[in-house]
Amino acid sequence: MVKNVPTSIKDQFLIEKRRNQMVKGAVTLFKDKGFHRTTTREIAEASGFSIGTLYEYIRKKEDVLFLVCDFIYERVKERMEQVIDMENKSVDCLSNAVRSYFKLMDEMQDEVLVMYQEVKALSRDAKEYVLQKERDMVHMLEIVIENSLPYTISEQDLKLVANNIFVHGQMWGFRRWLMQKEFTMIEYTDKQIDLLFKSLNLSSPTS
Amino acid sequence: MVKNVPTSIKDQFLIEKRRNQMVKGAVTLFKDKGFHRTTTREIAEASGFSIGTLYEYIRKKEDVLFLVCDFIYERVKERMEQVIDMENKSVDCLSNAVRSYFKLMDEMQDEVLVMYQEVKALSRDAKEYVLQKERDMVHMLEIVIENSLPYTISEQDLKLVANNIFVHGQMWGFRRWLMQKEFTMIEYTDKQIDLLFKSLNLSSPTS
Amino acid sequence: MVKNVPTSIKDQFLIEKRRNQMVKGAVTLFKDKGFHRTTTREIAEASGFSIGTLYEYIRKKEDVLFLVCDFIYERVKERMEQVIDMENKSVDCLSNAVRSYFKLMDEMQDEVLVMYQEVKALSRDAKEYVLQKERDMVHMLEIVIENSLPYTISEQDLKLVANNIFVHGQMWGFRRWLMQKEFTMIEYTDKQIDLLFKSLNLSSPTS
Amino acid sequence: MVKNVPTSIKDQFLIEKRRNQMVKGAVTLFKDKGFHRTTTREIAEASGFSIGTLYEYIRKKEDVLFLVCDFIYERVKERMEQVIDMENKSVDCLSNAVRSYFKLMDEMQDEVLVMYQEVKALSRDAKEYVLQKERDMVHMLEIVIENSLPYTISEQDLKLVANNIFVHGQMWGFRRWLMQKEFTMIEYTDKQIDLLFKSLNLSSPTS
DNA sequence: AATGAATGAGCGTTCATTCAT
DNA sequence: GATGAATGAACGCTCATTCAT
Repeated sequence: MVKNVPTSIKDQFLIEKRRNQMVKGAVTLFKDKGFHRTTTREIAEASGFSIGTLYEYIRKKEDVLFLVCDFIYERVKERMEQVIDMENKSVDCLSNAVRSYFKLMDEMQDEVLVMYQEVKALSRDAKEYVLQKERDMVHMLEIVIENSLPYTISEQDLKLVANNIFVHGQMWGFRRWLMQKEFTMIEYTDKQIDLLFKSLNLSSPTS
Repeated sequence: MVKNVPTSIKDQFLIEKRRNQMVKGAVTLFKDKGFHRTTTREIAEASGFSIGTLYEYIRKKEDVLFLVCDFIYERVKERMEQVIDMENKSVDCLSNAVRSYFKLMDEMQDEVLVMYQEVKALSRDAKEYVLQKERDMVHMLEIVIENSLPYTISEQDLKLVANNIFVHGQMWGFRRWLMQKEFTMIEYTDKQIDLLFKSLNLSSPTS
Repeated sequence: MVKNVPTSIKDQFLIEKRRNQMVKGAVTLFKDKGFHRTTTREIAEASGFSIGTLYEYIRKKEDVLFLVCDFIYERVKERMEQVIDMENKSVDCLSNAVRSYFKLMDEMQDEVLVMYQEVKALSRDAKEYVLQKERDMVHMLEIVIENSLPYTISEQDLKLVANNIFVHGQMWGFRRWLMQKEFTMIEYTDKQIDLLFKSLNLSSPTS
Repeated sequence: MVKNVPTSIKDQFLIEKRRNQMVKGAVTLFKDKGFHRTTTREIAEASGFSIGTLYEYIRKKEDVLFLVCDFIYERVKERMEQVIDMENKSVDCLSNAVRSYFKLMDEMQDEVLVMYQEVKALSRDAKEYVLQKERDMVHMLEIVIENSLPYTISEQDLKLVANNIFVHGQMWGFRRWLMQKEFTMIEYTDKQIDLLFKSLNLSSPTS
């Protein structure tokens, strides 16, 4: 499942350290100029080492993008796992999960935007790997929904609702020029949860 | 309002014709490799003329992207206008509009995907121009919703619902690897309309 | 001796007319941007006709430069001939000639500058043709000097003095950023004539 | 005062070395075909490295021209400084200075020709910088003249004479097709000094 | 393990010239 | 005679990648 980026460096600790520097530098750059407009020299500089060193830790420029995507997803997933209490089985749990997920999307909107706009530049393999992570995340939402509902929902409906919630979270960041002019984060969240609960025949939560 | 791409050609009819060739050729290319990975020579070749001729009809590579975005939105908008019957004021009207819009998104998913993944490469001005078209489209949905509802809806709710529908339409194309494996177009549409109507306290339409 | 630029047009009068338009347009352009930075399209536009028509009257872009150089020299030579009274044989004649020549260089400094900076771009033949005209002009100065002097001067000295006068005339235009800040045209002329006369053992003219 | 051409290379010694190669290669090329007709690839090849390496040491093609101009002037100035003995205050000093300057112009005629025909292609800033160096050189001549004269000369006359000497030196190279057919370097120098001394009311030197 | 100079394929763009109308 | 759309060789320049140190 894990897709490793080859390197000629032996020291695992160093690899970790250097790649963190790399991702940190690269995200900012990608955010501003996109993957294609960012040069490897810029990445090296932003990472605090030379172009030669950069290539000791990756094989191709694309590897940086992969590392960045992987990093972001890992961060997002990690946060979602913390946030979603799988044990609690009530409708409050659903609204909490949505609320937490939206908050996360708000905090990481730049990173998420970068990732979505650039995944297409990844190779088939890498793309598949990243997409799988996305599937995992949607699946987490599915579980929360299923657990929270007082009735049985069809597999299809479950998937659809989970995906809807998922894109509503992204929408906040992707369409920020529209949404964030009309709503505060709180308003947006409350209203989306309200619509969601009505569509699921649930009584609105006491937020 | 209109943003024209400068050209050194005088024959207006020819400009129209050549630019259509250009857009047609470019969309396919952008679909496959993205804007940045597509070379101007490839665009020229796909358009059926030489690189020199290409540059008689545009100033910069970016102009091609703008032309493509403009073309797509124009097509989408045109179709949406045909499809949405502004006179009819019933809930059927809403479900029809959503149905037609989803169908359109299904038919033009490649084009729409291209547009969304590449607008960011446009200059500030061009981007603003294209984004305005998107706003127009969302606004069309707002009008339909407002007209169809038997009750008064708040401005904010209206905007939110319209945007939700809008992204659900895109979702069908953008997340096709997920959605189109689970649903047929009909299923997807029916289920989304069902959720929508419930969230709006409307009784499900007789589709 | 005459170097004709081939054309496919039969009407001699038209050729004359069009080429005058051409030279007039081109000189301004060359003055501003130099020969290489000026495009044939710009020349055509500045001449008041299309690029197609331009090429009916010349074969290559270089022909325009030749025409321009030819035109300028012709104008300069013409003026010099008017100005130099070959009959009068006194030292006044020399100072008058120098004065007139300097005045001419002042009036045509842009044109002369253009010509000198661009002749090198001409083909060997054309360059030789244009250079011959320059020799003719220096020769005119030689004759005036010889006629004006009350004593016999060696061939070499004659050539040297004539060339000195010639470059002093150019200097006014070529080094204008230096000379024209220090001298008025009158001052410059008076002082140069003064130096010239002293170097020729002539008593200063009563200007 | 110093105008540096940016580079991405860190090793100062290497920069010096490579730029010398560059200037050497470029001068020959510019001599033959002029700046505009010379391609960057030709410059790279003549310099002994690849086009990529060329651009590690400059930013734009124009930088090469600037480097060439700068190099030539530096060389000329250096030589003039060696040659002009500022202490000695006699008329011999003047004739020696002129003699040395002419000799220098003879040796560097190609370089000087290149520079003068191409400075106009420099950007405003670079042109100003190069022109200042020329002013410096004329100023050196002014000082020699002033020191050599047994009488006081007006500021204007001083400037005029210095500029005359300056262009007479250039004339030997610029008008070589005329001058070098009529005179040997010695003859040309002797005769010009003779005319100069007469115009300054000095008795001819015993050269 | 780190450096950075070197490479050259390949890009976007220009423009002199042609030729069908 | 006049037009201007079409062409493509050639330009200046970039940048991912390599490799000797």
